[in-house]
Amino acid sequence: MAVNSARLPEAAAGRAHSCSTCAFTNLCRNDGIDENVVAQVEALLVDETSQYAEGQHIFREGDPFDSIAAVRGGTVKTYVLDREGREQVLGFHLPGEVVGLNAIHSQSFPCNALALEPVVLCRFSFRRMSELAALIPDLQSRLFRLLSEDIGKAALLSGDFSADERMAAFLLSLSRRYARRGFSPTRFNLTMPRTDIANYLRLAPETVSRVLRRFRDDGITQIDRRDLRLLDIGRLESLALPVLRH
Amino acid sequence: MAVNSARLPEAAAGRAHSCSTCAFTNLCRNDGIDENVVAQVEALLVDETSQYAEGQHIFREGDPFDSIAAVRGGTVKTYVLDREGREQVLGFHLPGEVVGLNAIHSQSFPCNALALEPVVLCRFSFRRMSELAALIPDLQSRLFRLLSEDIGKAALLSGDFSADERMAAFLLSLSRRYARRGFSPTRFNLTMPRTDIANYLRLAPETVSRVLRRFRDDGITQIDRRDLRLLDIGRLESLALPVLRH
DNA sequence: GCGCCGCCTTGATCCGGGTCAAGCCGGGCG
DNA sequence: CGCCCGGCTTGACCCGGATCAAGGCGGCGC
Repeated sequence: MAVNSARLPEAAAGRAHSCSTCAFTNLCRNDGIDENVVAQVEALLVDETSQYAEGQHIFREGDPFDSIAAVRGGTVKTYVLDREGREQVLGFHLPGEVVGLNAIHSQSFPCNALALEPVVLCRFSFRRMSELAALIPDLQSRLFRLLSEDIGKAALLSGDFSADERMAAFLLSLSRRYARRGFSPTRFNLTMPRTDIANYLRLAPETVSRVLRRFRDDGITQIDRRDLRLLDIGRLESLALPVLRH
Repeated sequence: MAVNSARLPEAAAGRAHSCSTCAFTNLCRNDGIDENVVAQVEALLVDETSQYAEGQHIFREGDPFDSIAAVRGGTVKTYVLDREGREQVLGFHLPGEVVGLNAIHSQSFPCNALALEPVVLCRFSFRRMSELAALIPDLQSRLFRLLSEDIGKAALLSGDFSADERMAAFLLSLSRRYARRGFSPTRFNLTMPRTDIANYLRLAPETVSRVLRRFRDDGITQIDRRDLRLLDIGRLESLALPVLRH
């Protein structure tokens, strides 16, 4: 990343910040970029680090948009309520992932975000991020890419896939996302209740239960309450093929 | 939009371009921006204008990404093929809309784009657009917003909505999008075959046919082949409520 | 004008998963 | 220890929409 340090604003010089799972850091990771530069830029961007207890809201639909949040620890659920008050789960955000990108458009959050377990996250001022992006071409293009990446993400929800296909894709998605952040891809916790999984996959909770049982009976997984082991990733992948397409 | 014209590159001085339905023009529209400035910036961005006959491909999955396309006339269908070769329709792009935003991430097109009728479109160099965006803060934020807007768009496909709800939302969406570009919101052509509508809505073609018939019988629409009139927008809106949420 | 072909419609049947209704099981608390 | 409560599982039944199978109909070529 080409950073002309002379052009960087000199604010935030004092603020020390190190956030190894922050989205920004991940944006820059694996590119052989000078770590000092990354840290410096990150210090400019990160507003604050905050914690939330299980069940607390990070933001609510309609809240004014000012910053993007990067999850450092815990799981965040985003959802909307329809006119009858029924919940609709939009997604789960794991450590290292970003929440709130869809708020840029309307300048206010179009959904609610809730901590499913104790959550640590840091907030980026989007205004400051944009200003920096204008100075650092590579940061700009990374932002564009990050936004573009999310456009195609809805594939898991859309499509007329069977319950098995949806569930396989969901478990694989979790596995891959944990792996990317350095966690085990074959053993992790389902940090969300079954009802949320069901809601997210557009299935009935009973169906989720039945599918998970079938996966266990077939030796694809080993599962005890929320403790999950993936025994046969290959089988999961072939099940999820129609959904994930690779 | 604050444009410091002194900072604009002086390329493209000779190229005359006027494209009243181009995405960029629409980005700037309704903001009281000096028309000359818009035209000037547009001239810098627009690479070329090209035409496609019905059935021709605009790009195919895997093609290298270089430019974003704005539809000036006609309808573009985007779709992917799964491993078994079965088509999956991702969306329809009407005049004034943009195709290819989801290619920024991977630098190659993740789907195919096909002209459903004779199509005119113009291509924007995304590289040049980014460069300009760095100079013009408002352009950058408009681009961010455009990308962000698309992230939430998949709602129509996702969700476990009934056939009636999906169809109502689809027709309303077309109506509103045509209206935004100055076409009639109550009478327009379904420029795509029923099979494509069905595929897009994740329904069987037979179901599409039956739902359209029911809408006609109920006096909600008047339809003859592909010529569609919306007689009762209110009823459509209340049907589509769960899908569109406003 | 006639016949073919593609797109669309209509009817009959079937099935995946939703819904309803109980039970299970583990964790927290008195 | 025993009770309660919430999250999860299991079973029985039902329904919306897919699937299968025929036609209808309009446009185009010969």
